[in-house]
This record gives sequence, C-alpha cells and structure tokens, in this order.
Amino acid sequence: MTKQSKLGSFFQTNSKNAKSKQSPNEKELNGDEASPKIVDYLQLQSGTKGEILDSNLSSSTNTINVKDQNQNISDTKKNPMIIVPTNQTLNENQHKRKSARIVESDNSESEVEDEMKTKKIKYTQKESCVTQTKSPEIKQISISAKVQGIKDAKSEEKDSNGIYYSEICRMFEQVEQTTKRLEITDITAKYFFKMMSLGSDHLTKCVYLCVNQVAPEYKGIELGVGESLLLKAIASATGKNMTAVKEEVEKCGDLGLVAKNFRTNQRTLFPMPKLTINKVFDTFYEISTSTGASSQQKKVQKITSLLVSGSDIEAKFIIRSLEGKLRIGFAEKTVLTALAQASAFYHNAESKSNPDPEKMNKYSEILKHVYTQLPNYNILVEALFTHGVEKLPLVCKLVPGIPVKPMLAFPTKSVSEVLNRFKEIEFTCEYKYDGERIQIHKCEDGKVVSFSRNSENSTEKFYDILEKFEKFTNEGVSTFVIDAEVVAWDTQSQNILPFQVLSTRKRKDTKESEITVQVCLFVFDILYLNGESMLQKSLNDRRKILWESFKVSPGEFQFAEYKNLKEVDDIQIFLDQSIADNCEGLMVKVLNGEESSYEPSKRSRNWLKVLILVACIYLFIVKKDYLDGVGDSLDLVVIGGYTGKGKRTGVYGGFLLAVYDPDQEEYQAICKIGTGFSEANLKEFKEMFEKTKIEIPKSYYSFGEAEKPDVWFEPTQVSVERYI
DNA sequence: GTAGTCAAAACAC
DNA sequence: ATCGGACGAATTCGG
DNA sequence: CCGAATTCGTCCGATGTGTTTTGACTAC
Repeated sequence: MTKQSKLGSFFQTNSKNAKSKQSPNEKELNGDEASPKIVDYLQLQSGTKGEILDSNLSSSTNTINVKDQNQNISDTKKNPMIIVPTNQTLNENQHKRKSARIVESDNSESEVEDEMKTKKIKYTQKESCVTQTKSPEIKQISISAKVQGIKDAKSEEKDSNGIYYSEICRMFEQVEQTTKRLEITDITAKYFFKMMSLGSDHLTKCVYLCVNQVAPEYKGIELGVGESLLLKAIASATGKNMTAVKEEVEKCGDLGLVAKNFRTNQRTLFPMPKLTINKVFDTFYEISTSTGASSQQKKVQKITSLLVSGSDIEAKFIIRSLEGKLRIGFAEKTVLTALAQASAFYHNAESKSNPDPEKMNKYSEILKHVYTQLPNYNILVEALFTHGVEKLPLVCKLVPGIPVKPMLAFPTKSVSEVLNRFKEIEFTCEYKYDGERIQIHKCEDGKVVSFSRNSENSTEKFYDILEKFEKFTNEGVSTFVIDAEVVAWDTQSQNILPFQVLSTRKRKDTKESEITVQVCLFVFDILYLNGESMLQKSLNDRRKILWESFKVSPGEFQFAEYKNLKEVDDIQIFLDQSIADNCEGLMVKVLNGEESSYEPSKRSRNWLKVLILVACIYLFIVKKDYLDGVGDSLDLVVIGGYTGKGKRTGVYGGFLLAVYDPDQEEYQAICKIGTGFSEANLKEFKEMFEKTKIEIPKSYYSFGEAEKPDVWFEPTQVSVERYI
C-alpha cells in the first residue's frame, strides 16, 4: 500500500464514522501523541493529479494560496511553496492618475431611473399614478389598489416624504429573529406588499435597501465606504474616541451592533426629524456619487448625520447597509422571492392568507429568472407594477448592453467524481482557462461592451481587444452576447500567461501606449444573437452557432479548446494536457437536451469544473511517519489569531501561519487561513490558543504590518479533532 | 502647490 | 475564490 | 404503504491572496 492511499483510506474511514466513536485507525494514531504538545501536521500537497483526491478529502481540507510576492509566477503551479520575504514593492504608476467616471449611455432604461438620478424626487400620490404607462386595464387595477393602499398607509407611520425608515428596520429585526427561510420570505413579502401601495419609487428604494445597493451593479456606482470610514462616523456620531469604538468592535464582532450600543442612552437636545426611506436611500446615493478632494470627510459627515437622526436600531442597520451586508439571513434570492410573492398578492392573484405554494414557487422562479437576465431593480419593479409577475418574461428580456448573470460551475476534485455524476449523460470537456470571466455584448447601436463575472462593466479595461471585434465577427451578425474567458497572452511565445499577469492590467484610464499585457479571448458560449436569445438552446447547438458566427484570430480571439470524451483515461489525458497548456483544469458540461441550456447565475451540476489542487493544508492528528515523503510538505505553526466577526464573534475568525526559517532563525509569517473549519473546530481552537496567548510577538517572528494579528500566540503546532 | 507615500476600498480569483 | 451550516424538498429506509 | 431517517440542492455568511484605484497625508 502506498503512503498516499493510506492517507486516503484514513480520511475515508473517518468520514464515514459520523458522530460515532473513533475508528480504530484514528485511535491508534491518537494514542501515540499523548505529549502535552499535540503533534500536528500541515501538509502542502501540490500538483497531485487525481489519485489522492479521489478519496473523500473534500470535507477535511483547508485550501490556501501561498504568497508569491516574488512574482515567480510561472513556477507557482508546480512549486507553490516558494517562500519569500514580504517586501512591498512600490507601484511606479501610482502617481499617474486622474479621476474619471465611466459614463454610460442610458438608452434602454426607464424614465423612473432617470428620475431617480435627479435624487430629489419626492413621493406624491399624483406622481405615483402618473408613472403608470401601458396597458389601460392593468393601470386601472393598479391605481385603485393604490388608492386603497394609501388609505391604509395613513394609519402607518408616514409623512409627506414617505414612509419612515424605522419600519423597514422593524422588518429587518423580525427577519433577524429567525433562521427559517420560509418565515423570512413571508415577513419580507408582507412588508413589500405594504410598500407597493406607495408606488414603485418607494418599493424600488425599499428593495435596494434590502439588497444593499443604490443602483444596478453594472452602473459601477460604489459607496466608497469601508470599515475605516464607518468607524470614524460612529466615533463622531456617538462622541466616543476611536480606541473605545475599536474595543467594542472586538467585543461585538459587528460594527452595526457597536453603533447601536453606543447610540443607546444618547439623547439629542432637539428632537430630530424621523428618518424616512427616501432620506436614507437618497443619502446613500449621495455618498456613492461624491468623489474628489475631501469627499471622504463629506461621506463621514453624511453618515454621522444619519446616525444622529436615527434611533439605535436604525443606526445598526444604517451601518450594516453601508458595510454592504445586512447579515440577517436574507440576500438577493430571498428578496426576489419575497418580491414575487408581494406582487402576487398585489395583483390579487393569490390571497394573502392562503397562498398556493406551488404557484408562489412558480412566481418566484419567474422573477429570479427574469432578474438574472435583466439585473436592474428599477426596471423590474416598475414592470412588476404594470404587468404583474406572470407577464414579466414577455416584457423584461435579455438585452445587449445589460449583463446577464453568468452561469457557474460546480467544483469537483477528480475525474471519477465527474463520471459518477454524468453516468449515462452525453457531455463535453473544455479547457478551463486561467483568466477572468468576461461577457461581451454587441448592442443595437453597434457598440461593443463587456462585463465581468460580477456584472461590473469592464469595457474600459479591455477596450483594446473589444475594438477589434469587427475582425472577429462574420457577416450577418448584428447583435450578440457571448461568454468567454480573457487571459493574458504572451505574443512572443504564443502562450497563455497566468492570472497574476492579467491582473496587473490597468482598469481605468487605459491608454494604448501603456498597455503592457496583451490579452486573448477564449470564447465558449453564446447567449444571444441577432435579437434572439440562445439560452434555451442546447450547448451543442449554441456551440455550433458560436463557431458559425465568429472567426478565430490567433492570439486575440479563439474558441475554448474542447473534446467530447467518454472514457476516464481520455479525460485524464485531456486534463493533464490542459495543465500542460497553462490552464486551470477542465470544465465538463452536459452537451445535449434540456439540461444543457444556459442557466444564468446558477451554479449548476450541469457544469462541473475539475481543478488541480494547488496547495492544501490537512490538519489532523497523525503520526508523522505516515506522511513522511508524501509529496512536498511543510511544517507550519500558528503564531496569531484574528478576532472573528459576525457569527464567529467570540472565537478566532482566522489564524496567521508561519514557517521556520533556519537561516534567519525566525518564524516567518507565510499566510492566513480562515475557512475549512467547523464550528466545533473554531471553539476548540479558541480554548486551545487561550493558553498560549502572549501579549507581544516574539522577537523571532517576522511579519508584515498588514497581516498583524489581533492576538499573538506561542509558536504552536496545531491539531484538529475531526468532527465529520 | 507638487510629488511621493500610504492606507482604504473595490474587484478579480 | 473556498467552505460549513441551516433549511426545505426529495428520496430512501424500515417496520 | 406510511412515517422516519437520510441525502441533496440552495442560499447565506464566514474567511483567503493579490492587484489597481483613489483620497489623505507629508515633505519639500
């Protein structure tokens, strides 16, 4: 038996033994390590191609990326363990900058959105009715429902500026109380229903507040507010000094709670006007759009004034919103589901007390589906009012110029796992290129634009390649949306360069003369062609259409390498080949039939990615000889910890690992680790490291200022009980 | 004021 | 990016 | 055959490295 397979069986045995007693194997291993210093083992396994990965390792590995500050990139894949001193290199381009904002043409969007841009829209009953445009029949229903709603709303908290912010906070609080998804959806849906009676403007703003946005993602409007500014704002709003605030943050693990706690017992001399949804949303928008000198100061002022005007609860959610995470258990998907339900109530399609779950499900699916193709709440909410959920897909369709949420792949760790999932199904294997996902649109007006994986506009970053699209498109292709990976390309050797090279490309203010990194597109899918959506077609058909519509231009525009394979061995060979060609591994996709359609934003099992493990840390109790000589390995120690945030309050959220450098006789910080731990692990670590806590770092610790942990430890080798 | 440096934020993975 | 936890739905198990 | 147990899929929120952008600050 090889050592590798021993390792595999070790894991396999244990992972089957859920909650039960220790397996004999583990017991034996445990017993040998009775010394107070528990032996641990951290193994870095590199470049393993399959064998070891077949054996149920997934639940017990912690993946890390080892720092590679020497830019010794080409070696990274094969030898990830290059340890170099941490020295900051100065970016020589840092002084060359200008403030420029991406200006987009807004031709395809509704008036409402333009109105919102003026920021000063105030809700009036008249306006809300005027916004109704099409379909007289529905219009009437809407208006009458609205009038009804307005009557109701009078009894609610509301002034001429709209509904109070405190009400949405109460909803948030309710949601926070429970973890039940159905309940959360219900609470949110009822709230949205209530807001619908106040018009689409209001509802839109409520929705945005729920998902922590101020505008669609592709508009590139960012808050420009992070933890640091929030700390300042909290300090200034509550009159505490920064150290007090920071201490409280460590204790609470949540900035919002800090704001709330400090806000309590604080009274202003004069009663402030109560915050409204409009006021809060508009302020967020103003914060997002302010740039330039002393803009940060202005932002802090605005946040401060919001905090002062709001109650303690309101302060909590204002801060969390600005942090970009409400952390109350709902996010985009749940909000969409709730919105669909609210709309169903609103159009009297479903009775509120006794909704048909199946229908509700259907509505929610519709709305989610529409959103993935048109991720713009302004348009969506407006259309929901006018047309209702059921007709939504007819009105809101994929449009070039607005990004589609890209389809994602399910991660797997071996070829056998892939075959297991795709037993009788026809599938295809594609190279997975080591680059950046890019969605390229050619709009009606002939402009070519691109979007990143997260629907950010990346046109400026890749304008050089986008300009050449005339060359790549065949005749008769007017509009399209294609899905591709953009990679750094070495024009000399005609080779693919690693991701790290690509990431050094400028994102803004790109000038032709300054482009140092050339890129090549590897296109693998088409979502839209000449006014027609391709999403429903099978992958086989889409691929055929793709190849017919574009032409290859080596080093600029190529199709992703693919093979339709069936045998394990063939796939393994193809996988190895992909690695040899500087790729990350393979994408395996269903080729034909319904399951092969393009499902935006889904991490579907119909697309699998097979990755090569770069580095893996296995933490467990084991005799060392078991692993001696297995691959490249490295002994690491934990030298510090970071206080956990949110649900990791009270335990360490992450740890700083170091490696012993015999030359310098010091422990050199090498990386941080923060995922892969179960809650039990974290609890155990907390207790364990409590004993080895030290006030100041040892003189023989070497680390960068940025990675300075909150708490220092003795150099401790770790062990992890496995609770699988 | 300008140039250089730093720290925070935003985004890729 | 990766990962673990909580739900809820789907599926299998066991009497 | 039905209820209980188990597995599967989805969503959410913890956390990682490394890069550019940009406002703030500092030294002249």
